[in-house]
Amino acid sequence: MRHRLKDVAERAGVSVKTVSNVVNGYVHVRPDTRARVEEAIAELNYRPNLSARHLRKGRTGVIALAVPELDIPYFAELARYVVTAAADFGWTVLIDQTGGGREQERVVASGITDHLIDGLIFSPLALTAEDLAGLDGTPMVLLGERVDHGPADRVVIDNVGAAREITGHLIGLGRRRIAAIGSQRTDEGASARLRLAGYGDALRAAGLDYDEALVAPASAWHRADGAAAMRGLLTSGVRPDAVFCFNDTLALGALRALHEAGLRVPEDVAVVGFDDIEDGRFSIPTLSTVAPDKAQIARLAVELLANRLDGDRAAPARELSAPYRLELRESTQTP
Amino acid sequence: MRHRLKDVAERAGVSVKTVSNVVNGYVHVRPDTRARVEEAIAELNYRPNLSARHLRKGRTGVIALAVPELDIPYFAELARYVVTAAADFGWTVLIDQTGGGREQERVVASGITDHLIDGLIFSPLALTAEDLAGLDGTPMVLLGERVDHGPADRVVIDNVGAAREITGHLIGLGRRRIAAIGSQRTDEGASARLRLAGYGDALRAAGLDYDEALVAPASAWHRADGAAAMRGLLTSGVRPDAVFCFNDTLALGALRALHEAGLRVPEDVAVVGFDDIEDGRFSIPTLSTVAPDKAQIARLAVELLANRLDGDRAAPARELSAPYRLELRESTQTP
DNA sequence: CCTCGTTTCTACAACGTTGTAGGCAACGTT
DNA sequence: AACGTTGCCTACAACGTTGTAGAAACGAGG
Repeated sequence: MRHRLKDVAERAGVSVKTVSNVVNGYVHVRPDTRARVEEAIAELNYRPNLSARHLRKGRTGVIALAVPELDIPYFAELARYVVTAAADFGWTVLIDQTGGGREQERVVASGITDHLIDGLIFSPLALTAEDLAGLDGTPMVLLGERVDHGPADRVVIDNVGAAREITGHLIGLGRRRIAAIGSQRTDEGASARLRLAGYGDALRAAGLDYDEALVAPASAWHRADGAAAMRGLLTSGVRPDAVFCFNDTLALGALRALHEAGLRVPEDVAVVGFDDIEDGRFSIPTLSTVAPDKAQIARLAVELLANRLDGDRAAPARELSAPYRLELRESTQTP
Repeated sequence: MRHRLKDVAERAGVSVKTVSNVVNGYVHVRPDTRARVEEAIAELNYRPNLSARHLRKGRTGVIALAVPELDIPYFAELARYVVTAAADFGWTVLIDQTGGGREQERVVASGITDHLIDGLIFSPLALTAEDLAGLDGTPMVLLGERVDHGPADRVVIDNVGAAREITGHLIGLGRRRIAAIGSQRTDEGASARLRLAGYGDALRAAGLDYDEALVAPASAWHRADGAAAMRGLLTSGVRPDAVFCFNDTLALGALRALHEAGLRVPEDVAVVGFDDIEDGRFSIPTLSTVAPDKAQIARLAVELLANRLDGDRAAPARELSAPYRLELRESTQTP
């Protein structure tokens, strides 16, 4: 019961191409012809076959967003903004969950979705510049710091500056034993490395020692990892009076661990996160955090992709920076 | 720089169809021919054009999952399970965010994605059975209760039973003034209606009064709505000793409002939610909740879709039920 | 050596769409 | 009256793939 241009054409008594012209808004169609065709389209509930159109035009109107995990709130929120921004360009967004592994990301990047999508917005965790080097295919925009001098357009935020600023805020509150949660040894942790650098900068600027014992690694950045890292810090005897968690889910886990240990936030330990996810506005206590402008990140990424699609595909890669601000809530402020 | 079957065929010195046969795993190909073709494929980094394949075969290997909002944790978690379950069938999942409005949902259902996807898993909020009646198109599986006697396959959970059970748990704790948060007046609130019914059943079964003043509506089911509803209950003077929130985000908002009012959970007020989202395992206190088997919901939905695609499209609609269990945590239990 | 069946491969057409080229009529200009 | 221009429409081919039909090569059985 699905109809084609041909069916509409027969019903309206015109050629297939004329129907195509009406569908595509071609100007030179007589008003009465147009009306007849539109009537036939409505009667048959005709919808163009996107695959056929793509095959002919080379465009699908679909872009993909590839993120490591959808149930990490930051990515879910980002996905929402990307869908919204893409809608302004008439694009549908296919969301792909990579799982974050290098091999899976390679598969996505090298284009399992190839030929179905016009472009890709990609937030890689494990992928390296070499993995991307051999790709001739789909235009791509990268999010985040992972691929340092990759061949593709990028949208980043100033991780070092943001980390320095929020650590500086803790110092300004009079805290002196400031822990960090979320460092990573592997190459995968580009964001971790930059945020750790900013943390170190802020300590140095304030004349504080950088104490290895206060820096807790976290292989993944989930709530459970944050809680485990916090428990580790508490039992190790380093007695922090503040914690900078490298993202909000780590911080929410840390809040939980502090609560279980009977410590008060912020009186005993101040806590800050990074990402400004919805949860942090309702947690107990509410969470101070670095708030990247996610709407702007999404918009910039979509615009970069649009430029790449319409313009020069061989043009040199561009890098745009999105702003952030500090959201100061209860976890650093006594009421 | 993108290659076609023809390029591979020329390089391997065979016909286009033979390459196609190799790509599709056709058996009657001589080993040495196969090897030569595979070598050519590797050298050219050939990837099939999915649009062309779809045009020819009528299948894309892509299904869509349409949910109201991605940054509602329940849907994000569900999306993850659907992606995983679909991978077992070799399907890619396109995730579509409807926004939950009736018109937007109609657009999705009537197939803006038409011709690109083989099937649709749809979690509607506002859509009615009539909206779906006229759809001839893509096979569809519905999630949740909204469309009562729709023409499509469905996966549901026993909302009434689950609500009755968790309310019964509160009664078993000795609570007598049990509030409910999340009721909805509009037709859209099918889940709300069923959960409210289960709540009422449990009260009746225990010989408790159903008190209108203890039932707080919430138009949306976000944290902010839960917090607002809880504040309303507290200022209205009804003094509840327990609250059943119709989902977990409402419950997290309620926890926040109780905290702000200086009430202890669960000592002064016990709180339960519905959905078992990740947040509830780390909130302060951790949240007792109804845990629907999301993995099972996703698997059943994908299987229903697979049956519909491979089997009889005109077969009568089926309805499958997924199990749930109670997750009892701190918000109903003193340590 | 012939016949028959199987294996291996190829030519062709078709999926639904749109770009290109072109035809025909109506119009305005010389 | 002849001409070019414009508006409106159509026929055809092509996008990259695979199903169908069948040709060619090969082996087994008589």
